[in-house]
Amino acid sequence: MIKKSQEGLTVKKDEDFSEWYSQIIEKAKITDLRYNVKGFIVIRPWGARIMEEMYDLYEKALQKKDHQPTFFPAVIPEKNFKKEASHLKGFTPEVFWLSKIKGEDRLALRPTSETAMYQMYAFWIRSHRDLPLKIYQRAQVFRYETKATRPLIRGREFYWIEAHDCFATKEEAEQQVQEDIQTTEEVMHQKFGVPFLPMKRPQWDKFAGAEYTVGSDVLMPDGKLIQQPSTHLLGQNFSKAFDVKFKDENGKEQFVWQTCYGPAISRMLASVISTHGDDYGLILPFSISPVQLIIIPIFNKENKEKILSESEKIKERLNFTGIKSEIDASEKRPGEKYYEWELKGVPFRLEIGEKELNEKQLTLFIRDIRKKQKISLKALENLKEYGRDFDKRLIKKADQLIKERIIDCKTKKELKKIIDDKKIARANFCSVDEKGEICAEYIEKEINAEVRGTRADKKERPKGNCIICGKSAKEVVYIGKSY
RNA sequence: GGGGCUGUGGGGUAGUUUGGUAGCCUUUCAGGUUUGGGACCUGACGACCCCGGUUCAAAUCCGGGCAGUCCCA
Repeated sequence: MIKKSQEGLTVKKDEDFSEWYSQIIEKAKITDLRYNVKGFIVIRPWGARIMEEMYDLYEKALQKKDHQPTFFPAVIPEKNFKKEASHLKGFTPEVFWLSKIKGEDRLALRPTSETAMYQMYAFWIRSHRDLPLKIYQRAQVFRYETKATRPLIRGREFYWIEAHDCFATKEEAEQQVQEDIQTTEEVMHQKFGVPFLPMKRPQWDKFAGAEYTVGSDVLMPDGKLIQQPSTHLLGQNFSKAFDVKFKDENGKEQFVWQTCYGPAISRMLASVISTHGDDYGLILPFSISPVQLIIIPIFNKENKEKILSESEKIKERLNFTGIKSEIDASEKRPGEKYYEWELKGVPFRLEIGEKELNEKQLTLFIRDIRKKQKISLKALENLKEYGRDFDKRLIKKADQLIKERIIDCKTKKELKKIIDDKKIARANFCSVDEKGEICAEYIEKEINAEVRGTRADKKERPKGNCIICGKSAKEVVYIGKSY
């Protein structure tokens, strides 16, 4: 008896992902795309509340690993921006310049904040006792994207966190890169339910100004990969450019070793939506849903007051135990509320009406499996356990999906087929430094896919020869299409 | 970077071929009756993306711009 209405989704996720995505972000009231400036969007309360939850978990995780919060200006003087040559070269095409300020240098609207932060680091760091320095900020950054923009996925403004750390030794800096990968695992995978492949990028694909880059590749339902948090070993490139020095235990001056890490919250929201959503709408992990349980009172004129006050009691009790619950007491009919909250992805729904009061059993609807069950008031207080199970199911499903999409291959022909089937190929490859670039270009041109890199979290040893040139392989790489 | 498609009340659309009256569904708002999977009645608000051109007359034709969307590199 489901009446198709314009309020629901009119396409299936599997059949037309692009259209599904466009519809869901609008209909679940995540975004409003009517701002009419290319690459800039409005994020509505429901989207913003989810992002707040995500920010909160991320910042807590960073703080737990000894990072301190800061806020830096959004503008960067041109002369700062120019200090590190390869950074300048890499980012210049994407910078929005502010040039209307008379008698002053041109200002860059930050595309990322290395060149804003590191001049201050030069003031702050003097001694080995000042190290390590681990700092982050939550910020909006601006990049003049030339590629097609897509809401939350690629915009000219996006919302992220950037952590910028300094160490006395390269070893510590390299450890930090591993810690960042671990943070991505703890937060994006375990809390947001979004699995990823930590990819050490080939040399030709590293961050502008870095020694090397590790990007977290996440699978989209259309088979393409999207880069989520990346972490970079900056080495001493920036500390030399910005004169960030310290005196070591022996009184000798040295440049610091640096890393930076950038989880983009708005883009992660896109992955959360894409990974978990279904044909009925969003499915939000319990750990980040702004409303974890929505109470739907079912009343008529006679019992309205009684049902509402009973709902209120339950809400108070749940909120006291740390469960985020709300009551939808609007005048809409229950059915309409069901559709609406399912579209918005709330994990649990509690129905409470005359029937429930009489039976002393409440009705709990579980969003991902779309099943109703009876639950006692007492059991309801264990909702956090239900929530953990809920998230486990989401993670398991997402893990399964990415796992079965990675296929080993030995020949160009196999590679082509894997890519055409919208999967990810794992193959032997000659080299991920400059020597391998010709083979990578071949893959881009002939196979229409990218060499994403090698595993950064474990060593995979190649057995055999490069899938393209046939020379002895030094690496095992992952190849896929990407956003 | 290249190309295609699209732009009509808040949302979805008809009308564009053949220039002349902006129609429908939905949302929103007000009131009333309702309330266990997208209720109903009555009434109201609300639109031709922008700039220029052709014409007596442009949503419609032409040019440019902006925006959205898809495909390819």
